[in-house]
Amino acid sequence: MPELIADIAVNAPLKQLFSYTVPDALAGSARVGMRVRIPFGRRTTVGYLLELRQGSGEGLKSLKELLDEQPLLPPELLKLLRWAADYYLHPLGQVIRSALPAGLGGDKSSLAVLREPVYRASDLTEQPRGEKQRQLLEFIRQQGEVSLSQLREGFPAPHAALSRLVELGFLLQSEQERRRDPFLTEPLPEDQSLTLNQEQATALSALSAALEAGGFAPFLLHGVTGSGKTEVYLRTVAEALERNRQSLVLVPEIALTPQLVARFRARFEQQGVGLAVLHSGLSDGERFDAWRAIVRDEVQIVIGARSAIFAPLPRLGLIIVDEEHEASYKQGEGFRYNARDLALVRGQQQNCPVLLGSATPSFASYYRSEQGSLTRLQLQARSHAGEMPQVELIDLTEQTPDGALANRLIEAVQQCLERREQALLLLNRRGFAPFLLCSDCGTSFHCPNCEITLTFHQRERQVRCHYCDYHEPPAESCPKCQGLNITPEGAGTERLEQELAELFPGARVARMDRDTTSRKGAHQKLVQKMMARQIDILVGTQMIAKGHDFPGVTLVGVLGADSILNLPDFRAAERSFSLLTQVAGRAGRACGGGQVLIQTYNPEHYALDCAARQDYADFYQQELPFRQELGYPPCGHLINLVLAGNTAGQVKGAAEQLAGRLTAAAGPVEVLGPSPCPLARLRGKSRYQILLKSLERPALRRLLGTLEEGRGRLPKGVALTVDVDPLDMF
DNA sequence: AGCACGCCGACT
DNA sequence: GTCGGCGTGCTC
Repeated sequence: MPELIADIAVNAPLKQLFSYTVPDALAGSARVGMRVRIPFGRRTTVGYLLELRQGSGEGLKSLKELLDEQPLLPPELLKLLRWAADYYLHPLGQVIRSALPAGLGGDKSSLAVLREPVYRASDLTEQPRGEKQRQLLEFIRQQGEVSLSQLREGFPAPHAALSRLVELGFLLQSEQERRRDPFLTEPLPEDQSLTLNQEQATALSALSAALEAGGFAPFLLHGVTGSGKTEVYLRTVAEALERNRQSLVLVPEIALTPQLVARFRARFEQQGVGLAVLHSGLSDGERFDAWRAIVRDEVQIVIGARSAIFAPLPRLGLIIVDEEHEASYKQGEGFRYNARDLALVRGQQQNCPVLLGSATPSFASYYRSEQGSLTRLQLQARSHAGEMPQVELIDLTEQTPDGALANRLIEAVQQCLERREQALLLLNRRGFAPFLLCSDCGTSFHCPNCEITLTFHQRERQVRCHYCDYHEPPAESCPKCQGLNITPEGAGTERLEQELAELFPGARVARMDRDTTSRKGAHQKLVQKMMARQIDILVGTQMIAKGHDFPGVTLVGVLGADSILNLPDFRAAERSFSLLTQVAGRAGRACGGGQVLIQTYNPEHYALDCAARQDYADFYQQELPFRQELGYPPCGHLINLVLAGNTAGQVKGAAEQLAGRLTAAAGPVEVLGPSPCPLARLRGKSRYQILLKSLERPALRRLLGTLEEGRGRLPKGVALTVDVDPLDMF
């Protein structure tokens, strides 16, 4: 006898779906995309209903409960999640869990839905007696329908008057679900609509045509800093709205892009367009409410970081990925997806344009635009500023500076201060000094869990591991020779800040890095002080290169250029070029060209040379042969397998065995390694990696099929992580 | 991932 | 004689 069967993905690291019978009482309301409670083994857990069908329920358990009244996962989103689970070789249940807002995927029961009273004026036209009642009623009559929380903003303690008005029949009270919205109380910024220049107009018309045509259309918007990409985004979103389609806007990190969020709010919120901003600062409740509002089609525009690619927009008509080159679009652990790549997949699945924007496009995206699979739109002109800055490389091989700053840079800072302008100094290393050294015997201090030196932080009197956050007070004497001459070697932002304070006693120096911005609002505060010219010299890590325009900055200095260039990673040149170009763009936005000085031991390197000339096309041409010859992305494809376990020997053995099996079945895939990971020990685990490289992606997938079969043969205590399209091999 | 079953060392 | 170590096997 056929019954209703539900196929369910379980929130566990298991690839297959599990089938349950649906009890008659639930059969009418069960829908694909709901969360359900199921008995699983000897426990009860949460699963995601993915399929409903008729069949034999023999030997199946039955599901216990539906956790949602409406599906939380619309069909289009499930399609994307299934694709992603397959592509990234990750269990579907866990993929879904990481797509859902925090607190929803887990075993906890669903979050409470907040309800609140709403008031509407009745047909009665006369006036009530009390003055307060009259004011309230007048307000509500003007507004139409008003919720209690809205009333509270204008009227303190409205409760007594309201109940009286309801009692007298002036008001009708009902209930509505309330969305916890963190922006409700924030002031709306002012919109400044700008006229488009020729390039912007051309870009917009291409996008507009794609929206009109209505199919998948991928674009790369390559616009130099200050060329007005955001205005193009805003206009394109407006065009999507006109066609009754929703937009999804991805940004690298909400906290670093308040300006973009503000401009979207200013442009659209006033027109009553529903806007949801998903960011890490939301409470579980706020996140849950935003998700539900999106599912129910109450939101037209979603702005969010990486995970917003999974926002359940049912009428999606446009996806924008701002600063598409940013590494933060790639999730670094667990389900290792890349939101930028998924944006293209989602655009394909939902037949809509996808716009990738950047001043320094990723090599991969630029390559695709050269190949023709992305349509490139170029914005060359700075729309609201004068000229490009003058960039100069300071050759450190000619003269090694005593401190962190070369003389040439010290002079430039001095002149900048005399002109009463602001300077920005980039040093991509936080802390006081990257390591402490015993100058008697040469001992340095390492993290007990990871194989790296501990960074000395002077302000907090700690040495700290920047990978696992292990920390301890710095040793007074050397543990090896008992010597007392322990000296900090090298310079981080903290030391640079101090050195600048000594060099320029009158100057106001501030530092912006993860240590000074970890408290809520601290980042914003530094930005504001910078804007208000209360800071003369701002020192910081790459954080200062992103997101913000400081109009008063006319000098940018770069100190750690070589440390990125020398990373053992085939993308080192790309990263350096990108960061330097961005930070150079921070100089002289207001009036007149600014000045950029880059200290380096590799002045002849093409990444630095091209960055100095702000010449993307030339960088691309010089980088291309390396990628082609070695088959590195985007010319070839990579999958990185990382094995981690407690003892090095055990992990190494397992890695060798696995590599052997893979090599035997390799076909057109190169099996590289196993080799110890660049960080051979991390968080107390020994790590080995096997890099799979191929010009043909299907061959890689096939090879990993073989691996699936033999996965059980890994020795216990050794865990395997699969990283498809790895961004860094650490 | 949980959770239980299962077969070997130090305790009342 | 048991309590419990975590190895391994399964979950519709």
